[in-house]
Formats: sequence, C-alpha cells, structure tokens
Amino acid sequence: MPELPEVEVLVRFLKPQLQGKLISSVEVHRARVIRPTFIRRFKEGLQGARIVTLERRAKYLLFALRPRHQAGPRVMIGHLGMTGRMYLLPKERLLPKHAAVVFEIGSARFVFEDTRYFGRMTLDSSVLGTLGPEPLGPDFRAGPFRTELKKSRQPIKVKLLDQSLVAGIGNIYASEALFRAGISPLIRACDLTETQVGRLWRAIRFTLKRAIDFGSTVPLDFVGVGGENGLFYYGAAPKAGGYEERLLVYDRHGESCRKCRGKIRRIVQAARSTFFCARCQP
DNA sequence: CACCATGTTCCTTG
DNA sequence: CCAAGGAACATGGT
Repeated sequence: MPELPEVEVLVRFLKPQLQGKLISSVEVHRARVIRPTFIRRFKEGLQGARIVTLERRAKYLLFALRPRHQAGPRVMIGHLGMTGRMYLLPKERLLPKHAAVVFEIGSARFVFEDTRYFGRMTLDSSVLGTLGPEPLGPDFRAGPFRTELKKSRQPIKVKLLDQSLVAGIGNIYASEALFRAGISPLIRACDLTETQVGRLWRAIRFTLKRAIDFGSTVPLDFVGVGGENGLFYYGAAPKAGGYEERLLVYDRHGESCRKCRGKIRRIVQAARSTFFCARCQP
C-alpha cells in the first residue's frame, strides 16, 4: 500500500538486506513494467551490478548501483504503483502468480510482485526531474508552498496529489492531512488563507511522520523474520488495532468523526474518493 | 452484472 | 504554451 510512508518503511526494511549485494541475474516476467520497454538493456545493465545502497524519493525506490561496466547504470528506480510489493524470497519458495521481475541476489530472490502491473522499474531517472520537494525535507517550505497554491484554481485535495507541488502524498494522506488541518477538500487552492496554508503545511508533515512511525497504512507483516526465512508481505491488517484505527477519515464513509461525532462524508473529486468531516472541515 | 481500489501517463479540451 | 479533466492501464474484492 504505497504512499510516501509505506515506501519509506519498505526502504528501511530492505536496505540492510540488499546493501552491498551482487545481482547475479534478472528475469523479467512482465515486460510492460520496464519503462522504456528495453528488456535486454535492462537486464544487461543490472546483471553483475552491485547494490550500493537503497533510498527513497517521493514514492520511488532508488537502488544505487556500482555497475559491472564503467558505462553501466548507476541507479535503478522502482515504483510500486497501486499494488506493488518488493521482498526477498528464499529460492525454494514458489514465485507468486504476479511476479513481474525477479532478481537473483546471493542465495535468495528479490521479487517485484504487482497484481495490477501499474508499478515500474527503470534505469531512466528522468521521472525524478518533475518532482516537487520532499515533504519531510528542508526544501519543503511554507512560503513557496503558498506561492504555488496561489497559482491553482483546483480544489485543494486534488492539488495535493500533484507530485510537482510536493512529492509523495497520495489519495489516503491527502484526505488525512486536510482533516488534521481542518480545511475543506473543496476549497480552491488559491483561496486558502495564509493561516490555512500554514496549518496544512504542518498537517502534511505531521500526518506523514506519524504514518512512518506507526509502520505504514497497512502494516508490513513479517513472516519468518528471525526464523527460517526473510519473507514478508503487505497483509491485510487485523481489524482490531489495525490500520483502520490509524486513519481519521479515509475509508470511513458514514462512520462518526473522531473529533465531533458528525458523519464522515465521501465525495468524488477528479475521479477519486475524498473523505472528510463537513463540520470539522468547513 | 455493478462498483470500488494506495498511481501515473497520455490525450483532449479550452 | 498552460491548466484541467478524463480515460487508460489490469486485476481482484465485494
């Protein structure tokens, strides 16, 4: 379940497992997840390369490489789309139905699985060029944020999904951040007051930080960690004490607001669901 | 059968 | 050129 916090948690988990490891071979099971679709070039660039480190930028995973040849790629970029997962799988385990790319790394396999195949892997880093600032980094500042919002007549909820404004917010945390800021998702971005922009700026950072701390929206479930294998997956959280309770408005249509007991409403903006409390977010 | 789903990109319209 | 809206991508759950 990948927005910025989920990717951050995944990167932190994978990094120590992949750092310094050699990619001995690459199998592409679904060509369309490689962009551009130059499978040969992709495989040849990665086979024999070493993973130096793993980082996150927005919702992208950046695999820094020491290439086999001098002219080889220095980074592989991954994106999980809507349903992507990445994990290490022992070689004796069966590959999942929707394995898109499989890397042989030491005695294990590193699997990119994606049921809907909206995710991507690429050696072309141009996708990063249009991204706005990292919301949790020093480049995300309230002043420039406000200047950008002033230029847009889109509803603020829709504008928050614009990755060139600020990078990493997705459909869940857009609703959550607006609730925490007490701002209606319907207000045009340019109509927010300076006070509201300040509250929103803080709410974005708070919401994302909290989500990272908590583990992620739907937590990573670790299976066999410390045991016989290092498999893990994104699992449905148990209802009680699980991810439902961490979200204040998202997917809570018809339920009562945790602040005011009013009803949470669901509306559609830009063909995507928005959840909010009309009383707390006038 | 209907509608819904964590995201991005491409095409059209104004 | 730009902003904004909508379809497409593909599979599965309810």
